[in-house]
Amino acid sequence: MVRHTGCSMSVLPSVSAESQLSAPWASHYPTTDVSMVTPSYAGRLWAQETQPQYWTKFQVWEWLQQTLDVHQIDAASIPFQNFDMDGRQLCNMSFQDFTRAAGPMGSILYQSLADMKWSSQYAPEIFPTMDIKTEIDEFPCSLLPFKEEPAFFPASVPLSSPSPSSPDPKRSNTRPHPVKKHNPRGTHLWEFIRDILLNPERNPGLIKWEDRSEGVFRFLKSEAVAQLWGKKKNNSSMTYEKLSRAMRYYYKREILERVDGRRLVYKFGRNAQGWRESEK
DNA sequence: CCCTTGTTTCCTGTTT
DNA sequence: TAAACAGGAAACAAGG
Repeated sequence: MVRHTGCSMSVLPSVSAESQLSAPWASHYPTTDVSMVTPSYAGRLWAQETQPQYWTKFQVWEWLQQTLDVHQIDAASIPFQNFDMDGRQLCNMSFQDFTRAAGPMGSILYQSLADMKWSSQYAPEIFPTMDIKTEIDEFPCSLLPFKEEPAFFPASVPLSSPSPSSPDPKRSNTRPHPVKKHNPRGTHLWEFIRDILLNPERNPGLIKWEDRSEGVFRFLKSEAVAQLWGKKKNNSSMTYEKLSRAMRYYYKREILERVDGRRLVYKFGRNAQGWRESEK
């Protein structure tokens, strides 16, 4: 199987991603001072805000909203009361429990939660040291990486709800094609990228929106993203070089649109879904 | 076992 | 010069 290119070993091309693994996210947090001094403290705090098992009922509710939004599922098609629980209870649910609680949407929710568990487990591993390196990259026009994106975890506002007032008393089973396609091994690359963009709280300056409404975004730490992607695919030799090849294949499928002249910049295409703020 | 999809690897050449 | 970008080819992994 493995190719034995007699050439130069298959040792990692000494990816210098380490230099990208800083944590600029500390820079845009309003609560500066003390909390930033002790990495362990901050790390623990961060972990509690992101690890599903520590979520409060409210956070579980927000996760539900977010997941439905991303997958464009009618919020009315799922009985929220079945998820009136905290993160610990949520994490104890089996795949079958999800199916019982949310019907056909159960598998999507189950997968989503699995992703949350996964990222909350590995992200801190990849960004362990919180060296306060306030580097906002060179970006003339725009300012901070994340302005007032809808805060997911710390939240206080029920972010982009499909329709806050959505009356619709009757359950609308009018779901276009919810659990259709077979999604091998969880998420696809473009979905992985999209989800990083959609969760600013877990996006330590890896990728940034250039034009939110147009779906244009830019990699700030290309190698770090590649490492994270590799982690998800259990491939420690992933590099931006290879990840970008996969990204280029998306042009033909119109999942991405070409943005030439601007390095590390991509744009979601007509076949990419779930990235718009109010695309519902 | 075969076929398809979605990458993953590798490589050569061009551009920034 | 060091990264990115471009694609063609071929290998792979997982599902059907």
